[in-house]
Amino acid sequence: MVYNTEQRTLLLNFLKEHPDTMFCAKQIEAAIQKDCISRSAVYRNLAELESDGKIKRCSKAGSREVYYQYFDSQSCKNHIHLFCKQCGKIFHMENKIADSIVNNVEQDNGFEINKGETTIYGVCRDCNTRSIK
Amino acid sequence: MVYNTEQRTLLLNFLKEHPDTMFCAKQIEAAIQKDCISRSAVYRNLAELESDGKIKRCSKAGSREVYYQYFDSQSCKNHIHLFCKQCGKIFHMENKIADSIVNNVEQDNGFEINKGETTIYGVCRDCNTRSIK
DNA sequence: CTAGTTGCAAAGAGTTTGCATGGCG
DNA sequence: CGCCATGCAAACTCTTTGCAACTAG
Repeated sequence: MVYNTEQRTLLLNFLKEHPDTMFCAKQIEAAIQKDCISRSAVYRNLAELESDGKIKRCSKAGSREVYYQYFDSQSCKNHIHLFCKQCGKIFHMENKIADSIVNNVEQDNGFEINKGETTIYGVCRDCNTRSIK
Repeated sequence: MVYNTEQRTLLLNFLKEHPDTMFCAKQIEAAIQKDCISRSAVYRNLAELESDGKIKRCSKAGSREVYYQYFDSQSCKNHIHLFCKQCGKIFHMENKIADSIVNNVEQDNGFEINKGETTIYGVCRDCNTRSIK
């Protein structure tokens, strides 16, 4: 049995509303307003939602924190994500391209990629043009 | 001026000898033998080597630790790495395949991938067959 | 009512830092 | 000999856990 507490709802809704960004526990706590949720409730709910497969847990290079992202397993399982190291946004790779990458890698190395859980790191178009200005 | 202390040499050599695996600070400390290096020297040297571009710093999903890997920028810059989530080994993707991935993603999304720093996560052939047994 | 959740505070785990000592060049 | 690096211990940051109070169903 799982109760729908105010805190859990707030947390999940916040992540759902920003499906293309990763947040660490601190950012989530701040976004929900500090007086509405305690840090331990943040962590406990994140752990619970993760084991339910509703959110994904990742790490960002060079950071000590763990990041979380809403993960719609239905719509995410068929593509690869592109993660922008500068702005933290997540982009979705076109399906045809993702398929060809998966096929190539599996044939070449026997390496099995789970598309829904694969992320390629780089710099997005916006951050690129911004830095050129 | 940088001194070549015994500790720094041991650390770098250890990573050089295992170019295809990631290690956390604890593993490195243990591998070098605890009485030859202190934990703080491990961290300080890792930070120094990283800023020199001699090693790479990464994170492993679901782990609080930070991982380090020897990074030969000369030989690594032209390919994408495949990281096995189960055994922690790193595989090198064939250049032709890496090129086509980079080209596809850049044309589709304007997303810029730095090949030397890109890692795709999955499960390698060995771990796959092992789990089937 | 009662089992699941919360908030708080304390404990853990990994990493960083200050300082006196030691060693490379 | 002078500066850099080391070892130790303490400080920090992020996360987890124990416990009593609270609340959804």
